[in-house]
Amino acid sequence: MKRRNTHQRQVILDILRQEHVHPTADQLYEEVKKAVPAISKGTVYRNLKILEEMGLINVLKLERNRHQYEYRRVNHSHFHCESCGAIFDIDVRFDAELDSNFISLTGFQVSHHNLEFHGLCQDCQNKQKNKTEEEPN
Amino acid sequence: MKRRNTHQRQVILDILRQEHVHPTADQLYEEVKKAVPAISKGTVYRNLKILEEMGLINVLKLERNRHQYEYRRVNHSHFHCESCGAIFDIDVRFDAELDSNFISLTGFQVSHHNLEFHGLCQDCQNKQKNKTEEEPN
DNA sequence: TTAGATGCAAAGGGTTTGCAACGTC
DNA sequence: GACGTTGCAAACCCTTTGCATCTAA
Repeated sequence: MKRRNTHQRQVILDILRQEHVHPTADQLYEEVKKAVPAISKGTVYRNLKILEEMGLINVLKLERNRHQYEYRRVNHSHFHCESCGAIFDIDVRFDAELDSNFISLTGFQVSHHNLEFHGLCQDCQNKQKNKTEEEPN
Repeated sequence: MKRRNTHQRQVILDILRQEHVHPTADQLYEEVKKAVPAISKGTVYRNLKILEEMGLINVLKLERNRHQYEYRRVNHSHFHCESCGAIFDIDVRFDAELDSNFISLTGFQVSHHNLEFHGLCQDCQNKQKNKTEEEPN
């Protein structure tokens, strides 16, 4: 199927192309409306699926029951804060040999891998610390 | 909150404790019914959430719009077939230093990481190969 | 001209939840 | 007896889809 270049799809991709942005479909919808007020949610969802098929964006499945989207960049992974849900982009180099190691160990044919780190971001660490100091046992 | 030890929760955990099992909530529900015919889906979902909080199981978010569950084991990652959706458990040793490398590089406080490889499993590779041979251009 | 894309609204489907009854400790 | 848990069914909410209309090429 020959894809056409629509204004709506272009706007969606432009928004995702900003660095360190990982909106949900709904947040994206609200953002796109500023440029294309008449856009419908269905169009957002359809285009997200198309852009994913085209390999231009990634789908992140970090939170329960909803997806987040990002522009596809090479060599980066994510840190996900378990408390506030924030996502940090991490430019990794330390996982460069994972795929080849995996292939030589298992014989599987690998197209790509997904690597996420989970923990507490600095803000949430501070909040926890303050809370503990305020309410000592 | 002090958790009680119910038959339903025990059966759910027992099923998940089998090796290489990654059922969806619905598949699990069907399976649990064999031992507890009157169980409801709500109970399955509630217990899955509780078992996750207790750190006894992991939630896999590989397929669109549904979760899969597994008993938590240390030091293993997954291979996910992009064609048939099968999940293979991989006992990894090659990612042992990921967390410490990540911490020393970024300063984040890491509790754990999630590593998935994606590609084609052997069966699906063969199917593709046969198809190509049957229908040459 | 024509097939892909859009807007709208309804439908789908996995997951959550309110409530009365029940079971564990 | 207290309170966590269950079954049931309805509600939720994110996502998909059918259809008439529009539009990029």
